[in-house]
Amino acid sequence: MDDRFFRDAASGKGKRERTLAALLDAAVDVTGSKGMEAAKISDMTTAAGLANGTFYNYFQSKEEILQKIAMEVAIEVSRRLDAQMAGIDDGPTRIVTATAGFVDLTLTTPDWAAILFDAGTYLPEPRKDSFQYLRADIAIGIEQGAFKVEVDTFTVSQVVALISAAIRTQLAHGRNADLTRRLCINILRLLGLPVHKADKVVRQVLG
Amino acid sequence: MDDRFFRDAASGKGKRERTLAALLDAAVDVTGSKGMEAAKISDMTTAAGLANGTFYNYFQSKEEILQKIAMEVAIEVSRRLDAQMAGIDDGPTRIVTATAGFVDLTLTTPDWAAILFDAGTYLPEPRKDSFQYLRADIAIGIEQGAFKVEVDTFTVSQVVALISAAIRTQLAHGRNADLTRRLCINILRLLGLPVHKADKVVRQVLG
DNA sequence: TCCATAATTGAGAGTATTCTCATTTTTGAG
DNA sequence: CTCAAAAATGAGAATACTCTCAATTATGGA
Repeated sequence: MDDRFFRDAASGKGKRERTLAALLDAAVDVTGSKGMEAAKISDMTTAAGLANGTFYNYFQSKEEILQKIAMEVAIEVSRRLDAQMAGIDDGPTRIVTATAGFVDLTLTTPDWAAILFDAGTYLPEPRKDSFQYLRADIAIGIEQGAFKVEVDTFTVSQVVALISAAIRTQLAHGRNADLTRRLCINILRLLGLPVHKADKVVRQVLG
Repeated sequence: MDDRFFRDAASGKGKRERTLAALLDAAVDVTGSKGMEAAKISDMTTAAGLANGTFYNYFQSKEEILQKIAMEVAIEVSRRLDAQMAGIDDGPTRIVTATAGFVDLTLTTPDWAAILFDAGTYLPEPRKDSFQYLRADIAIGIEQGAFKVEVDTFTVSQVVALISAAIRTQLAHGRNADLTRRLCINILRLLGLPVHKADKVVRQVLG
């Protein structure tokens, strides 16, 4: 899935757009399998079926293309999660829905996972945290009296750390719905929900 | 602190031991500031004040020296934590003591932090997780009826993720005792302690 | 002090990748 | 179909490390 994310969006457009899209898809691909650090420019052009020099018609450096794909992937993920969450009002339910949706999405498109995790290194400061949507959901839960935490960057980073670790485990050892369920329980507990309520919400949302 | 960890241990020994120690200290230094991936062999020899070729009298490759320092650092950290924890019986108290001690240690020797986090990549399978001591403490808490989690690799990895994230934040933005305190509370909540009990334990242990 | 052995040195060959640019190929508007 | 502009090409110069080895220097026991 989404090996052709950018090319699909650019089909029918001019040649320049299509070559750019091919490069971006290739960058996602290479990055997903070798990591952002180890990905070489020549890997990307080879994967895109282009000559090496063509890269430099589109980007100045590896950093530039990585920043571009990190941005685009983060935007697309936000878009899809937003769609899933429309109409859900309960804070804990939103958190579990978002978390399970996010885990599912990254395991469906594992190349995106590596990009999102390393995104902090490549995105400019204002866009650094693709997970800031969490902050709003935590605030909702606080207002409803369900959560007992401070709503700040530290809390968000702690929740993100749990999600990242759970995804890494599943990327390494295969999908495992039980681990996703336990991840959601861990997050709700961390946010201050009593053990039995956390279990209940997760049961309601994930069945 | 501990810029000379290996050299101190080797002082008085023969020349071979001392040069080896200088290389190891240099590797820790370079690795701490540039990361394990980016550290070059030539950086290490330069930092040690040695010629490039000398490296190859002691190690075959970068991986070999990284594995060595990862192992040594992990062992030393375990040694120090064990000393701190002797005589503490209560599960939650052990977790808070170990966590706060570990955070403190890594912030005192920040070069070690990077090594411990990347250790999984360089340590051989049986030694991979320097955090397995946590598993035993979690098991103790379960037996005492305080915790409500499964005692397995996933739970350990979730707790480690919280600790790692908190350390990263403090490495980036400076030491912050309040964040360490909140980290401990988060861990206890995740393990199933009620909010008020988590607060109480942390207050008792960290003052 | 002497000297065999151990340790260190650094120039350079090997390897891998980035980046440039003169040339060739492709495109699509007229 | 034509052709000027746009895009792509890939050889090779530049850069950045790793790794080797013959030559040099240091060590420490007799």
